[in-house]
Amino acid sequence: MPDTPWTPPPVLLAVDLVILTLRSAQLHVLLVERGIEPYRGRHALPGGFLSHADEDLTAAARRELREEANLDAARLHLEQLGAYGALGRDPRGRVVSVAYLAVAPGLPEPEAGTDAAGAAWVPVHDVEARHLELAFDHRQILADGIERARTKLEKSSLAAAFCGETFTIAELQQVYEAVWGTRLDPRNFYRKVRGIPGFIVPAGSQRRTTGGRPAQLFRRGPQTVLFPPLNRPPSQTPTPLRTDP
Amino acid sequence: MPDTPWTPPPVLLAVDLVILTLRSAQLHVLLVERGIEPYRGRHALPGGFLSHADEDLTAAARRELREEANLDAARLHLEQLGAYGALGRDPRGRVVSVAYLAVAPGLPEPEAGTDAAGAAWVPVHDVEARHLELAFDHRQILADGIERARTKLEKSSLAAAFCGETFTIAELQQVYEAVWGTRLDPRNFYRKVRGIPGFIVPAGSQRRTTGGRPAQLFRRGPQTVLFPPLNRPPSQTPTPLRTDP
DNA sequence: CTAATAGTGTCTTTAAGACAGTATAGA
DNA sequence: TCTATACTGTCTTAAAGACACTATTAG
Repeated sequence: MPDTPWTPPPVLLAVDLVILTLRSAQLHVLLVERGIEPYRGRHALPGGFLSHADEDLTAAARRELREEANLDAARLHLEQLGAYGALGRDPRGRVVSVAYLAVAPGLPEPEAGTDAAGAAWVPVHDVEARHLELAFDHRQILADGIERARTKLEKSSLAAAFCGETFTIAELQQVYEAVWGTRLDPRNFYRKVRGIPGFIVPAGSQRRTTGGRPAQLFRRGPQTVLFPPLNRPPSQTPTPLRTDP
Repeated sequence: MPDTPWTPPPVLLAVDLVILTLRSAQLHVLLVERGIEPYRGRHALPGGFLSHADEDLTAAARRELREEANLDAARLHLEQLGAYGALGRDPRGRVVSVAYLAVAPGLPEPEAGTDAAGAAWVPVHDVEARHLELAFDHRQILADGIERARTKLEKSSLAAAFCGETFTIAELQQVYEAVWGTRLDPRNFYRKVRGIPGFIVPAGSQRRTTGGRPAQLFRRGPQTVLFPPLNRPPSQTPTPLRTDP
């Protein structure tokens, strides 16, 4: 080794967001249409570079959420998915992106922000069935985000993050059915969910209008770890062994 | 916004490794003693900066493994834990580190590499019980790595990565007991493990010398996803809801 | 023989799934 | 009344755990 002090190479750091929500019982993801090169006109996950070297990663995620999708991140659940740093993933150079998963209750159509030509909720099925190609490696990031949500529904209270302040058990069931892509027995689901201590608590004796008997309303309970867990039915494809991420 | 084209701020990128192994039925982690500031003399996870801007993240992880611990990464299972980028985590400036989990079969004492004053296997209990303080946020990274290993034992064939090419069922049970910190019934464990299709396959009709009846040897099967899963007993603390990582 | 570990059979308990039946609203 | 949804009870089946028992080696 020579005497010249070696300095590590700088790298560009970005954040990307997988923002999931439920719209008419279907799982949707928030996508923006890119207004600039590369991939101009292509759909992509909201995201962008760190604004300055001292910006926190989660702060950057919340800022992009606001700038590109006009969403207030205060109410959203945010969770890191991992770092995506494959060599050819961005034609502009060496860019490493830290991806976050966000889960939002049903929300109105987003407005386009400043950096993006447009923002819209897209059914995840349209991306999975390749009806829609995404920019960069965002298809992979989205797949990882969905898979994370699927497994987290089992043992955490993440499902309640898809719902509003109060919700019925039937609405909660719709979350599980949409994210897992399965059908569940409402009667067994009801008993199971009510038997998990601290998951949901009755919210007054209010009700809600539907076709039949009004349902009780609930809100999130204090417990974030579900026990016993809500196991998803087999024949799905859980966590294989991959090195990245 | 002015006309001056804005360029994103560069950031220093590092990799850190949580390398777990089993030594005399105890879970150990590979630590190095830092030879330079900051945290000189303190124990830390192996890791370091990207060597050049075009180095792959996993390549950097394998390189550090070789340089700092003289370990050949070819046989090791490697899996990304996430990105650690909190603002004050490195006094040298803005450093974002991508952490990896590696799992190795029982290995001889490592030799010190070039960058580190020394490398040694340390029982994870010594770190958890705060008998040993680590540099940077490595205590948190280690905790996340252990938790990842714990949950991955349930539904993936990760446990076999702790074992050599061939192993007995009793050895495999020791992995689960050490990582989970529980005791398991050998007879139920035997039946359970053999009932998971593709997890382990008999390796010839060989044997091994112990105090009693020789055991059959097995090797890894083709299946990486375990079904039915090996659920760890309750009273542990699984996946809570955290935003980072 | 005894000691020690490998592997099997079987019972009990517990959770999951199927599904009939009751309750409470609107029209 | 009928319809639709909310909620309850019960049976069947499958998995988890406890543990007695047999098998095969070393000494």
